[in-house]
Amino acid sequence: MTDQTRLSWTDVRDEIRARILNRTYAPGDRLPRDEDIAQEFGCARTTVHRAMQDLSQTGLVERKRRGGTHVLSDPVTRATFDIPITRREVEQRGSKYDYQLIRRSVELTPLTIMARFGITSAIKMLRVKALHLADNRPYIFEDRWIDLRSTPAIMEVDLTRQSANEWLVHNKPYSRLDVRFSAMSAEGESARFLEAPEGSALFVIERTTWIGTAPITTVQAIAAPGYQLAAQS
Amino acid sequence: MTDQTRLSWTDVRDEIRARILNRTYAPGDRLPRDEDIAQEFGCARTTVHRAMQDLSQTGLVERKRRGGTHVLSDPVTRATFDIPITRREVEQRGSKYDYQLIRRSVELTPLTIMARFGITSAIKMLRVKALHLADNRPYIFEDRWIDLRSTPAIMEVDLTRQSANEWLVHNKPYSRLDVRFSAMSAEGESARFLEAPEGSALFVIERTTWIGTAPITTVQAIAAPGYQLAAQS
DNA sequence: AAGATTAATATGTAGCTACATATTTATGTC
DNA sequence: GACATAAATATGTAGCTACATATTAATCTT
Repeated sequence: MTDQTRLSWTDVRDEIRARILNRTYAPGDRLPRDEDIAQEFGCARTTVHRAMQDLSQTGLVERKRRGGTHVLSDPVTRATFDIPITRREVEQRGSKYDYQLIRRSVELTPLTIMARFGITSAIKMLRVKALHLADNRPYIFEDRWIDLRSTPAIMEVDLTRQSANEWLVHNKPYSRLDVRFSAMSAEGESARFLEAPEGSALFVIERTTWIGTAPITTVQAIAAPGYQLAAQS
Repeated sequence: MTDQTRLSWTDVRDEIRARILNRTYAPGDRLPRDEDIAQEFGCARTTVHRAMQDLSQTGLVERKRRGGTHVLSDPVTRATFDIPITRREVEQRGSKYDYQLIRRSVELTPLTIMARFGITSAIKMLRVKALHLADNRPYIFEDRWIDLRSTPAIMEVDLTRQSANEWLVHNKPYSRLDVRFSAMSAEGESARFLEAPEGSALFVIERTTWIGTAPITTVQAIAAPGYQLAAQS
């Protein structure tokens, strides 16, 4: 892009990647030292280092001090997913977003919820069930638990007007996150609120957040039939 | 870790993140220039730059030349998932891995497959249906299409002994990847091979790869009931 | 030969400089 | 005032140096 004379670290990365792809450097092989590669390319070691860091993050090579850089023989597929606020997700698809509070109660945490947070004794938390709609049709049904010790302010929020999802994202940053995906059959509440036939397959996103070691919230978000989640390229 | 006198870029990142979390820098705010932050912390601008790059990648701030660094007001949840070779996945759980070829044929691509690859005319591809087992129980049922133009060598592979999944990972690196997750109901083949009750909810991973713009393979991997995918922290 | 110690070495990190690049802001022209 | 042009400015990138750190290889004890 600039002078042909100057290489950028992305150029180096791409060339090394190409060599791995075409087996110049085969799986398991040890790559030349950064310094030698730098000399070959006529660039600084820092540039090669940056390129290598990137390849390492991508999961294509493994680097060890003194041990050198090796091409991984069992590469994993690594994909990144963005899970936006539901409102945003709906609006970005060009649909009208609506939200509806279904229930709000203070309950003792059952074992499944305690397990998600990794706590050993049951405590009272705020439980919120709500429905997100896209173009007046059910989109996501969420069943959420919020720890009142870390997030007492949630009690003052009017959850008929604003989703807990949105309030939390804007007001309660987290330091640790656990995300899981799975599938479940529509039954009972989920079928009813999502207007899905009993037994149809639903996509489930489970998200739990902490601030430090203190639980904030855990939510099971059940998507209406047909929901698909795509990786950010 | 080192002298207390020297800050690492991760320290800077953590402190900036903390300030964002505690609203010292509120959503939408513009952060001080890298140079000013560097001065405040008593470190070099490069160090701040590295920290900022990281926060930018995480999706916490947005950087623009001349425009400065802004705290994003609508943070997305960003999670990374590792999808290993199925053999490895099974073995890592401490289970015995087995594999079984169900069918191997050369067929004309239907519209759904053409759509996945983004091609407009039907061509003949190798179609492979196979079952992965963990401890002698069905684990993943896969329905795969392989483009013989980019990967003719697959015709010589004995797919009764080695899964196409494994052969491809080890022999056919890709340059572009698309991953999607969804849910589907067990029916017909998927129910039969996974020994799942008709209508039970199954987790589906759809993966398509290209080398350059040439299609390599697309696979619909259907997991047995109970499958869960967790983010890499 | 086994185990402990020391040296060698490849990557990791931080600081500095210099310049590139994208945007915004200011200025000039009609 | 509208539009084009020029200056200012914050981030992006590359190169250099110096030193830290982890880990392997070599060496020395016993």
